[in-house]
Order: sequence, then structure tokens, then C-alpha cells
Amino acid sequence: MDIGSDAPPLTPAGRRIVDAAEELFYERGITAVGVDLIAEHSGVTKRTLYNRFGSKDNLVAAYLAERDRRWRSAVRAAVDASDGAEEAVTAPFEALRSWTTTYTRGCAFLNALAELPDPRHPGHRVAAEQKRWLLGLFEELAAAAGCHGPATLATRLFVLHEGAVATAPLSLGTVAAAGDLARALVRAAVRR
Amino acid sequence: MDIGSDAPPLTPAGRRIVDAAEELFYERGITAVGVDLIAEHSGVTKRTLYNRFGSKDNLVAAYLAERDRRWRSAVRAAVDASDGAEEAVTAPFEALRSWTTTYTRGCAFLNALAELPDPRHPGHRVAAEQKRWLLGLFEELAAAAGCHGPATLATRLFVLHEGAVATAPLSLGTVAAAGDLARALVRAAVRR
DNA sequence: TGTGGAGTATACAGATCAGTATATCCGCGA
DNA sequence: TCGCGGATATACTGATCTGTATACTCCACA
Repeated sequence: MDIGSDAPPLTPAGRRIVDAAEELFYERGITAVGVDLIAEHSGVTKRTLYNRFGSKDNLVAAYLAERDRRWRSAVRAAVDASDGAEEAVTAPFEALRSWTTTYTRGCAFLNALAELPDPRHPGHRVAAEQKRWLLGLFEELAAAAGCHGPATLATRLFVLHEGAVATAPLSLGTVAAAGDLARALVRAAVRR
Repeated sequence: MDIGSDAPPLTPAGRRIVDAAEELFYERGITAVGVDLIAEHSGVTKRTLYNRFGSKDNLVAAYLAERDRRWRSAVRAAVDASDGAEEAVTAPFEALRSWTTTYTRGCAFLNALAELPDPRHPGHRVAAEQKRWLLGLFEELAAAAGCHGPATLATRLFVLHEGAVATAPLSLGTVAAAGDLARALVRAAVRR
């Protein structure tokens, strides 16, 4: 039922379809990319695409769910690699820094929300849930590090993070600036 | 030539077209809205639309230029209404707060950049230029208020602003949080 | 042996897309 | 009175859109 949550095993063709969708949707936009193009890029018939995913809307949700899965594992890896609980709070900014060297079109989820206004769209739900997850993660990490006012701090870090990823394609130095300020905020919230 | 800069006077039909485009493009997305729908909503023939704007791409640019013009005047009004140079620095956050009560689909310019990857698209240029303007404005205001490190502070305020407007549709309290943190940053940069 | 799932191949429906063609009407200023 | 710019009305082109129909091949597994 829900495509994103418990990862139904993909057939080989399904795998290739999601891979092609991930690149094309992200680089060119969701509405601008047709299913014919995705079928062609994945070396698959349109019939197979519809047998696997049922509709374009579901394929969009699968693309976002896959992106979400990979982003979360990158963030978790950065958290695990960080040196202590205080550094862990800003680990998502480290993940973002390397993430944006590969993906230069901004945030796939914010971009999707820009194109999918209808909250009933399955892709809209996946994207919105991704944002709520990140906000919750910041709060968990802030609490674990013993920060004062973890909820307020988490919202602030979340805003910084989203501002950085949203403006990353403009190359205005926002990714580094957000990380610097985030670390300063955490430092101040710990030592008090 | 350049639609946004020196505001060529619009004919009555042209005015109605831009108004309809502004609502439809913002609410439903640029690629998802066709020129036929805009012509219908503005009570105008498609022939007239093409006589006025030449192409959909140019109409998109005109829509964004109009939005930019109105947003800048709202920001300038907030700056003028602010009490002193220090408050003026965070005036854009006040403008944003009232702006987001009317426009609940996030930032028209970030949304446009999400849909228009090609930097040669006339709409892409208008949107990117809008962001650079805001960043520059923050720096001017910070310098005028005598803040320490106005460039660094401006980038930080800019990131906060963009994070707030990008996540505003999610109703996670980011607009208020960004404003609060912005005021604290300016306060700290002034008293030192 | 044979059954069913995965995938291919091709064609099609019906709608919508951006943009053009042709012809006409109206009001205003020279 | 003439001409011209703004706008209307309607029809059209050719491409592309999502989604479906029909008929086929291949292969693992029971």
C-alpha cells in the first residue's frame, strides 16, 4: 500500500525505472518529464512501467521514497561518524555539504512540494513526511546532547538547513554559512 | 527587451493576463498550467495572449517580475515602517510574516527555480536575480545599522529567510522561529 | 509438463500541449 | 476620413501527455 515505508522488493526492471525516474525527475522537474521518457531511459516498455507502479503519481512517490531512504542513511552515517553528542547535532549539515556537491538542483523534496500542491498526492505526502522527520531528528539529537531548549533549537537548525539546501543551486555560500551558524548555536546551547 | 526591469506599461488585457497567470502559476505550478487556461481565466483570447507576451516563457518571466515588484515594495514598506536602523535589518522578516498569511504555497521564486532548471529561461533569471537582491539588501541594512561583519551576518539572515519561506507551507512554526533568531543575531552584532 | 509472473512489442485512445492562420471588429488620433 | 493598434472569434497544426489493449516470449518452479 504505502510505497515508501517498508520497501517492497523491486524487480530488475522496477529498479531501473526508479533509477531513471530519480535522475530525470530531479534534474528536469516532475511535471516536465513524461513516462515515455522514463521508460526509454530505463530500457523498459511503458507497459512494464505501469505493471510495476500503476500510475505516474505512484512512480513519483516511489522516486521520492527512494531518495528519502538514501538521504536518511547518509544522515545517519554522518551522525555515527561524528565525534560526540554535541557534534552529532550538526551532523546533518556535514551530510548536506557533501550531498550538495553531487546534487546541484537543490532539495528534491522541496522541489516536489513546489510542483505537487495537492496534499493528497502520494508524492506530496512522502516529501512532507521527510521534512517532519528531519525536524524530529534535530530535536532528538539536541536533547541527547543536553542542549537547553531542544525544541526551539531544533526548529532553528531545521530552518537553517532548509534555507541552505533551498538556495544551494544559487552558489551564494549559504551551505557553509548555515553550517557555521548551526555549530555556533549548538555550542551556545550546550555551554549554559 | 527585459520584461522585469523597467516595467513596460501593460494594456488592459495584458494586465488581466498577468493577474490570472500570477494566481494560476503560483497555486498550481508553472508547467502544470497551460496557456489556454490562463486565457480562459483572464477572459482573453489566446491570440491576444501571444500578441502581448510572445511565448509562455516570456509570460512566466512577466509573472515573476510582477511578483518581484510587489514583494520588493512590501519589503521597502516594512523597512520604512521600522523603528530605527537595527530593527530595519530584520524588517524583511516582518514583511514575510504578513506575506505568508496570504500566500500559503511558499516562495514563488524558489518554486519557479524548482521547475525551471535551465538558467537561460527568462523566468529563471528573474527568480535568481530576486534572491541576489534580497541578499544584497540584508548586507546594506546590516552595514547601515553598524553591525559587525555585515557580509557574514547578511548571508546568515538570508539563509534564515529562505528556510522560513521554503518551509512555510508545512506549518512547522519556521517563520516565527526564523524571525526570532534573526533579531537575536542582529542584536548580538550591534552590541559589540 | 505446464502454469503463472515478468517482461517485450506495437498500436491506440482521448485529452492537452504550445503556437499559428485567417478574418473581423472597435476606438482613437492625425 | 483614414489608418492603425488592441482585441475578438474560430479553427487548426503537430507534438506530447497519461493510460490501455492485444498478443507475444521467456523462464523458474512445482
